[in-house]
Amino acid sequence: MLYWLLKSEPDVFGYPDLVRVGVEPWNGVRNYLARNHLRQMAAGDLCLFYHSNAKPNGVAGVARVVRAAYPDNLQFDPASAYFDPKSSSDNPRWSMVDVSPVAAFPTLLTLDAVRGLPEWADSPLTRKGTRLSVFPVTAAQFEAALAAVGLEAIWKTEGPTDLETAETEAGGAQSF
DNA sequence: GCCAACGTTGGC
DNA sequence: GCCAACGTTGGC
Repeated sequence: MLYWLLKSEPDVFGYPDLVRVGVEPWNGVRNYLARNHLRQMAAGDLCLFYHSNAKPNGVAGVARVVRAAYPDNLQFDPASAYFDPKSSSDNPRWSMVDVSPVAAFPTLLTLDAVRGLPEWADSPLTRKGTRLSVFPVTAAQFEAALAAVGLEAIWKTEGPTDLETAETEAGGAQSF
């Protein structure tokens, strides 16, 4: 199982939107490195859902990859801002995965707070000038992020696949 | 294949 | 709104 971070602007699509829709195709990624990361994802992988261009910025929750990479639908839609005339259906240039909500963080883990975690000293998130929107995080980084918002006990005792159950027992998803 | 110009991301 | 950083484009 691998761990990832997904950036999204909450004004466009935030964690509460993911909770509302249940399953979301993560389309519109138009950066090759980010795309390659999408292609490395497997169903079951967990993602930190990060709010960028927000006030404040930070990790809002955990999502799960529920479908591995398949062709991004928007690349074939001329009406879409993500249309790519150079892409073809026999050789699609861009990929997307499907993600679902797992657990909202009880409080937003702000970018400042992430910077305070030693595990996150070296990451595209905390490195100046990095704009990558999809990248891997280490298990230690993932665990540290959960621990910082009080979900470490869940992590340690239940394991990642039981976060959903623990969330339900804790009283349902929070919103920001 | 180089690199200048341009557009975009994203923190502040 | 500013601007640093970076990816992409396109002329040569």
